[in-house]
Amino acid sequence: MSPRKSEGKELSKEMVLNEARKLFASVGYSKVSMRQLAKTLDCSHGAIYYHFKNKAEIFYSLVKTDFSLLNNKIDDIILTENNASQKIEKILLCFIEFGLTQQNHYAIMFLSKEKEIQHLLQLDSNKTYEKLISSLTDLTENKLNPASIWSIFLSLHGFITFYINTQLSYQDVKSLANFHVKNIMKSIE
Amino acid sequence: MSPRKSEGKELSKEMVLNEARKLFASVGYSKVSMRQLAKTLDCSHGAIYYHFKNKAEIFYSLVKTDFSLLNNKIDDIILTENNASQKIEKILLCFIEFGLTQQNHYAIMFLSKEKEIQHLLQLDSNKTYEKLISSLTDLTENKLNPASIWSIFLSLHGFITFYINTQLSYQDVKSLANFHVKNIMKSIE
DNA sequence: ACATTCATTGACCAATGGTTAATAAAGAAT
DNA sequence: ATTCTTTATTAACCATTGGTCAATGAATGT
Repeated sequence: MSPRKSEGKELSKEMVLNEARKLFASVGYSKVSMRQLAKTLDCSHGAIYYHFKNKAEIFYSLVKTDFSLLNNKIDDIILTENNASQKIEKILLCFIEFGLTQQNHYAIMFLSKEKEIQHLLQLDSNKTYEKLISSLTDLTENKLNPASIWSIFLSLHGFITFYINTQLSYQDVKSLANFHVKNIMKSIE
Repeated sequence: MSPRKSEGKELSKEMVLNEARKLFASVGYSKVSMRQLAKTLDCSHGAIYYHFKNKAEIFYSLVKTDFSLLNNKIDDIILTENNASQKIEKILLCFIEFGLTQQNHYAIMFLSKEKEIQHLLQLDSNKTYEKLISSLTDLTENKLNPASIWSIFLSLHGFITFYINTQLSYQDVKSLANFHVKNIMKSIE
């Protein structure tokens, strides 16, 4: 038995995260076993627990990054678009695109019944919702009350959660998403 | 070893279903182990497999019943309400109420990634969606195209799926549901 | 060179869904 | 009532899972 590996071959957090992202996305978080992940990393599954407290913490690290990306995308749209109505439309579509591109992450972020994960993610998902609130509030010049924005969020959420269960990509349902967003915007008048 | 029980104490499908319904609702389908279920039934967990092929089939039997109940409720609303607009509102609320009252079932019905369950449920969930389509189509006198109805369904779905993950009952969020439905109906004009 | 710290293995644990040979109760036939 | 057949059940088994931890040699520090 020769446990510790030579310096160049040591497991790192980044290595775990990179492989985990691939597996979670292709197989699904709950379906990926720690042993499976360890196999792709060519280490024992116990080694992963040196770097991460548990499976949920691996996931949390990935999702935290993804939330940041989404927030940045929304900021970009606000900075680059001119027309307020267009901005709103693009933000809503951006949210749907995020949900369907990171399907597995979205599912766990907003739908998971794992108490551990929910606890870890509470702050991050609140931030995203707050980003949506503030941008919609600004773009509609305070004409939308919080309940209306919430209703809009839930409608987006419905689109994403439904298509998350299909094998369809964002491109597959893009026109449906466009229509859904247009429908939602009917209530902003 | 004395395997078979006396006639009055034999396990039956109904006994399994009754206990399963309670446990699935209180603990959650995926968190209920077959051994846990067997314990409440005072039998071995292997005995359950004499009556049901697997865990999914127990669930399917329960859900099939619940779908029927929902469909009947929608029929009742159509028969008893007078005003078309009121009917639509009540149907949409009825759908939300169903989703939040049978939270665990709804989650599995529409959100489960278990291929086995999805396969079993495909026909039943299509029936429910078709019930929604036909009733909305009739009540709006063909003014709504299928894509709009789909959009409405997804918005309802979003409300339900979001609150399914909270410990809130339908009564807790009833006013929010009312608002959401009113918001959705803005797009039906 | 020696001591300490670190990263890892592999065996362990408790738990899970599902399977199946053995078994006695239930049911049918005589 | 007795015998034979069918049925419903147990308990042991299997492979798998997430997580734990003593033992171990590489890495690091003195």
